[in-house]
Amino acid sequence: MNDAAPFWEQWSVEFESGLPVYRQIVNLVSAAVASGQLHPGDRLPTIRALHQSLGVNPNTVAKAYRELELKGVITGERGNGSYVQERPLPPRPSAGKRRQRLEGLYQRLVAEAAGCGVAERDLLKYLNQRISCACDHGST
Amino acid sequence: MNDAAPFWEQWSVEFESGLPVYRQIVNLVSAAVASGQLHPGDRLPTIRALHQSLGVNPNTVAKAYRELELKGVITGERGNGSYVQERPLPPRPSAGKRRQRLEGLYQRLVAEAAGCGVAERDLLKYLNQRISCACDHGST
Amino acid sequence: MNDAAPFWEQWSVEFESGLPVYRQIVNLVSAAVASGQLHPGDRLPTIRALHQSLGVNPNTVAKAYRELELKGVITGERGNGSYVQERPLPPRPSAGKRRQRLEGLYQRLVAEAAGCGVAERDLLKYLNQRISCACDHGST
Amino acid sequence: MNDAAPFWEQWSVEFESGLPVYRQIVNLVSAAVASGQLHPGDRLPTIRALHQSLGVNPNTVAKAYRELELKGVITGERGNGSYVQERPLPPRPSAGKRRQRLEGLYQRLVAEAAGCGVAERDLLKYLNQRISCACDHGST
DNA sequence: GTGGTCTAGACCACC
DNA sequence: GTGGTCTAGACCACG
Repeated sequence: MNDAAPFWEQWSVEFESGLPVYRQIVNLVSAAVASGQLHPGDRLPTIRALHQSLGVNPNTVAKAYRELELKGVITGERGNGSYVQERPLPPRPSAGKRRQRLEGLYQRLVAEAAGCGVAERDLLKYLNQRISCACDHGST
Repeated sequence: MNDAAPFWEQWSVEFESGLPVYRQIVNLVSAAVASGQLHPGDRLPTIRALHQSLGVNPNTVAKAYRELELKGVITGERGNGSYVQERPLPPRPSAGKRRQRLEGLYQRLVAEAAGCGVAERDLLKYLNQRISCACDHGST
Repeated sequence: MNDAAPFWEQWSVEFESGLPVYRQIVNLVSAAVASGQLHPGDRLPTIRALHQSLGVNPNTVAKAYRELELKGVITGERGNGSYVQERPLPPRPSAGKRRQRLEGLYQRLVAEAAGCGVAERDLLKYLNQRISCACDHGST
Repeated sequence: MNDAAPFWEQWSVEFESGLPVYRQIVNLVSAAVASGQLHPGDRLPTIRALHQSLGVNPNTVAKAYRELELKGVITGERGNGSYVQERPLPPRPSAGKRRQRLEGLYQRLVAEAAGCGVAERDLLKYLNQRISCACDHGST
């Protein structure tokens, strides 16, 4: 029952992706918060822990955490770790904005897939199956 | 009725995205080739044209084109424009590789969505509907 | 007796030769790798070091290194230098291709020699002696 | 007995080599003169003829001829073709100079071979065989 | 300090 | 006009 390995040890960053590593970390944390893996008040992995787990320089993790603080997602207590904010995320954007962002994200997704040799067709097939999974398990 | 504006004038790059602009361009072209918007032998927009259309420095576009040339997607003819290669894309990667890349892309997608305030739930809903569309029209 | 000066400080580029400087650098590095002066995992001269040593713009060196990276010869680590790839070179081209390239190279060699006043006769004499040397010492 | 195909129809330029096409042409002509394929007073192929034979724009050939005129290798008679100069080449450089140039050429040759995947070992083997040929036939 | 990206602007080779 | 090379100089991500 004791999952000794905390969920964030599954995290990984891709050095080749072009996305700055620190932004990948920001995204990972944001996603964990948004998806409910991390709740308001939860303690984040230490900078040192993430640094080891991701194989990334501590400074890089620190930069990511600083950025997250600026965005109001987490709050750092000096010498005591970082915690998810109580009101962690800005209110869900309006349906219109969401739609627009999703469009953009999807376009980029298709483009990036193509960039590394994966056709939109394969992408859709994969997503479809992914969605079925999600429905079966309930949202994660 | 004749939309004089060539399709690539719809292209745009996001400066905030963290992805290097030249890589976004590489992805855009790759996607256009993979999706059949550009066929082998077709002429690409000139470097200068894209530079104007995207509002980036010509050198940046040139860098993207050079990268595409080395990847074997396009071929630049001096004084004559750039063209899609006859054998435009390297063979489809193996199913394993594809799977792995798709996993990575999906993780990044979720993370980026979270990063700009869109929950995975909304994402899935959007993708689902997107997929239905694709099925209706036949894959593009 | 310890020659403090690293071997690559012997490198030089010819601005008059017509061959783009960055391609000359690509060739120099490729040759060093192929000849065993540089081994897989070895660190390359930093971009800035080569830029000083060769007297060319750092960007030019960076371009050469990028090209080498795409060719799979080296790998650049951000903030950490550039290194020779573990599997440094693509498999030796087929005998046919090699032959063809050698033909081309030889033709150009003769032509360039003529271009600067050296007859093929002298060239052959020189090469002959050069080859004898190589045989004596064993191939390098 | 009538070799309908003049020797210069064997000539070819490599667009990928990086060497400007017009300089390749200069070198080809220089080599032909130096090797005795073209003698003082001989008529050169027309610009138009070379343009067709090489698949190169006439202007490019013209530029090469202009360059050759400046170097004193040929002389253009307006409307009447171009001819090899009477005293076509500057006196053979001193042994020292020759040696130095040959060194340089050889280094570049090795580097370029490496650049396109051919090891020095293969290069030497090829040259060796090439030299034997030349000895058999007498110099060309 | 190391590699990477981008800009601005110049000049060249080729059509 | 089109692609290609080079420079100078700025800023960023990473260690």
